[in-house]
Amino acid sequence: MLELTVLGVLADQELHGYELKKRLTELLGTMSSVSFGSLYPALNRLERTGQVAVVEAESDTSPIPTSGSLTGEVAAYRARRGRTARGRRGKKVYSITPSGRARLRDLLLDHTGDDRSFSIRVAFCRHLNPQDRIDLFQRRRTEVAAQLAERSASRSDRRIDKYLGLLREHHDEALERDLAWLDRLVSEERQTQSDAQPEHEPSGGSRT
Amino acid sequence: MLELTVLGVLADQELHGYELKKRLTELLGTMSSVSFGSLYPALNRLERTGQVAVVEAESDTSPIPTSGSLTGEVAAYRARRGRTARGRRGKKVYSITPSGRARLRDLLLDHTGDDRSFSIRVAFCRHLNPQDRIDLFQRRRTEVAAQLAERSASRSDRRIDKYLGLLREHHDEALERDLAWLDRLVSEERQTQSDAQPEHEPSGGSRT
DNA sequence: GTCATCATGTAAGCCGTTACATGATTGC
DNA sequence: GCAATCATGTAACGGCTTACATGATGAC
Repeated sequence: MLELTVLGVLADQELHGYELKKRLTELLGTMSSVSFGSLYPALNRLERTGQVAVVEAESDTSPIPTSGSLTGEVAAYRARRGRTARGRRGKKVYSITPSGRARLRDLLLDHTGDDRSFSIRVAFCRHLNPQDRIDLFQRRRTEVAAQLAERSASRSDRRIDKYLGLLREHHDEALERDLAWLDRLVSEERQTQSDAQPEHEPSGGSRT
Repeated sequence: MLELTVLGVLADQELHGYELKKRLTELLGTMSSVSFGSLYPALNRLERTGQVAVVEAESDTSPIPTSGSLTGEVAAYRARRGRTARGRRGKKVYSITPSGRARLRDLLLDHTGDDRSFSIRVAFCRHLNPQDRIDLFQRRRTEVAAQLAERSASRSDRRIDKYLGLLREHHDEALERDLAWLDRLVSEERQTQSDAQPEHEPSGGSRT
């Protein structure tokens, strides 16, 4: 989870730990929350395993333009490596590596965890291609639908307390709205996809 | 959290660990989930600290009638203590003690933790008196309202990604509905209260 | 008698937290 | 120079999980 959020943020911009935490709070607010005590060890772990790399702070904090070119980025973070400043405990600015991006994709697609982790996945799902995104949404949809089914199955087998009843009712409503929301996400995604390539025919045929 | 759910379930009926887990799943489903690996140690901990006591299985599994009388219960679980069956590793049926009920109240009122823990509190809030219940709901209301305020404050300070935007929108709607639900809970609770004692006057006055 | 289920427990590990320690930078 | 804040890290601990070990009970 931590790993996912860190990679998700670093996929957009290079940051050092302290900034990263601020950005994270600003982005996800109550949904996430990380403490330094877990963030810094996580960054070191990610560095050891080659998913992020320490780069030199470029004095200007221009956010890296999110250009699609991966190969360009490889060159970029390699180029900046040559020791410039920050001996003795300066800021450590981290940049995601190609291997980190691959890992991010895996984490976004890996479908374990609760509703919180799904929210975080959605927050960073722009780093997925459209089809993977649809898969993410639809697998969640299946899960939520299953939960709803299970609940209506176990309903009224034992008459329950008033407050528990109200709670379930409220919770069921929330699940149903989640379902509708997921459907909307999927259909919008499909719309976008068919807008991009409106051809129904395979790519052969006439070339007018 | 575990402690709360265990005490909450045992406040209604005496159960042994295995049954307790089943009941918990049936009651809270996806909201809770406990594993034996944490449940049994928790029960032992609660027993050591006097919040639950091991009683003898009464052969019939009649659910303890939730009579209001605490003193009656004290006598009841004391009476059953004399060793009856279950030497060598039989079932250990647990009963909540008065001290456990006090602890349950504290845990229900203690207001740390996330939305999940609030749900669990609601699930067991029948063990609170009406005023404590209103306090529980209202403190949560304040929290949720604060979250909403904070979010609308940080809105549009930086133009955000489409999916993050949709996520926030959905999440905000959920928070607003939580708010409305909490308001409903509070007002219904107040209604119940005023139905019970419809007198606006202090208890002196005429005795018709 | 053996298999499934009921029933209790321990050990190792994961993933996060809080509390603490330390050092660098900036404003006054 | 000194406080506030920025910035990185370690240590101890908490609460839960999974995997494992063990034993009792009942069905066939």
